[in-house]
Amino acid sequence: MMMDYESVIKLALERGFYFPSCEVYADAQAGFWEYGPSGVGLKNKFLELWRRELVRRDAMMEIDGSQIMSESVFEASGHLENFADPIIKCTKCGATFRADRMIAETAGVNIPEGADLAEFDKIISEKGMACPKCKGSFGGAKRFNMMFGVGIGPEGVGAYLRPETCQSIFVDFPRLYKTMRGRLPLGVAQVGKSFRNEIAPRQSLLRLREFYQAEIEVFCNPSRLGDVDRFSEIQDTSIRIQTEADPVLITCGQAVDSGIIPNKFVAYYLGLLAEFYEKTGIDIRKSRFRRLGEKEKAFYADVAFDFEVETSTGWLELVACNYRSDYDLLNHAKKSGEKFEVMDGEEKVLPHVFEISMGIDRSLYTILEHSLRRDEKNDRTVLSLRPYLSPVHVGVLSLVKKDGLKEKTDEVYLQLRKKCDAFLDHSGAIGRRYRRLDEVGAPLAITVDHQTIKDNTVTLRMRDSMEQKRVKISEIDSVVATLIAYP
RNA sequence: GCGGAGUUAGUUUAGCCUGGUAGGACGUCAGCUUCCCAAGCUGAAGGUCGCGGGUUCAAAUCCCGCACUCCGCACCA
Repeated sequence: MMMDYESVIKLALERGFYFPSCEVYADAQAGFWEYGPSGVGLKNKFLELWRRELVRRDAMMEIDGSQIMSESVFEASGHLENFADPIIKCTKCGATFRADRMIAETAGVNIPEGADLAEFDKIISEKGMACPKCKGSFGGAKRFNMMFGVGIGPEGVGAYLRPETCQSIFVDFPRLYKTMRGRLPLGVAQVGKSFRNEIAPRQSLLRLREFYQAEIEVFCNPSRLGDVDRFSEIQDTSIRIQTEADPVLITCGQAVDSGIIPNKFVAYYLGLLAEFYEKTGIDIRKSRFRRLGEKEKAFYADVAFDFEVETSTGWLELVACNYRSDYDLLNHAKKSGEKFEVMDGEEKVLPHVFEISMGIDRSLYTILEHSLRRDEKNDRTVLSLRPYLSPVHVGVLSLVKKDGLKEKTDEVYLQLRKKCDAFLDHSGAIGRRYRRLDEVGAPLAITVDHQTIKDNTVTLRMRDSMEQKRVKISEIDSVVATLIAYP
């Protein structure tokens, strides 16, 4: 049975996955959440899987950039101008509306959202527009930018918390390419925090003001998008793609042949991404790559596929895959005066960029929801995480404390704890301790009993099947290592 | 930001209408039981009753403001 949002958040709060930030204070703001010990364990293991399946598999570089970036970066990127909504506010009831949408709907006039604010005001007064709720009059149009501004140093020089991690990658590209012996196509990856001043953050990890992204920017020669060495690795990988019609399940190879995906280059990365998510334990049958229409795409995107997964809250966008063309490098080159062109063989090119922008928090939520189940037959709640993602790999338990079992258990624990995430527990009924381990997703439990004293064997209990088998203490290390290994 | 519903221990919830010592269940901890799947028994800890103000001799309870959470609208990874 699949669990709902309420069950997931209850588990998160009770078992240390995540909880609200600053919760002891009344002025705690919405949209900020913290990961507890279990959440950090899951997140770290998830990111290790991401590195294995994408970064290392494709021989990408990984960087770690500043979260605060200077104003010029966002002038060049377009965020100062485009990452802001024109809004109008009713002077009487205080209701706020998107100025461009309101004008399009009531006055039938289309003004681009990036237009000068005076244009909005002009139409509003010409058409005599009033608040649809209370008929009050509108104040002047304003721009609400979703970037958090910060002041640097005593003079408070303007800068911003980055609204997406990738700007570091674009800005760093010339140095990385020169010093790290770059060749196209070159993937540069980054994990880090981004910040967006959402108007209405909601649903814990699903819409945050401060959130984690794992982004990959692949720099490529736009004239060689059909020339992908390792395409054969994923050409038979099946993915679900939705365009205007119903989703279709086809292989990456077929998707390119039929033109659903524009080229092998994009198909290759969608294939890698699908293989990665399959290994997170998310139910891949409930996923789709949805090709975005013109109006849905971000302002910098040429072609965009969102990787979406069905959860109890509806379809949830986990990854945005955007073909950003030369938008970013061209603008940073113009603004900075730096050269961003590189040699690809004999050819001098300004690389294009394909981006795989993953929302980590949303991914972790989805993993939890898809992994959590209620086992009515055995009256237990089980978090069936993939073993390699579990915050606790193995619980080490003494069946009873006396007769030297406690001491023996401590020995086994000491033997294991540097090699994996082991959790020692001596107290309470054995069944209760197994249930507790089930809830944090520990795939294995080792129990020291009376027979252990006689023959140096322990029982190894499997979370999902509840089956037990006896294992020699001398073999525990290798048995556990095999069972919790990354695929 | 708007509209609606909420906020009492780690979780879930009673008490609020009708103001007067905040209570249960689960969980946690300790002990007994020496035991392989939330058993039982004994005991304990754990509460700024979301925050601030007002009314009152007295506020979890009545009034006002704010914050947060959830559901819709709009926006997004």
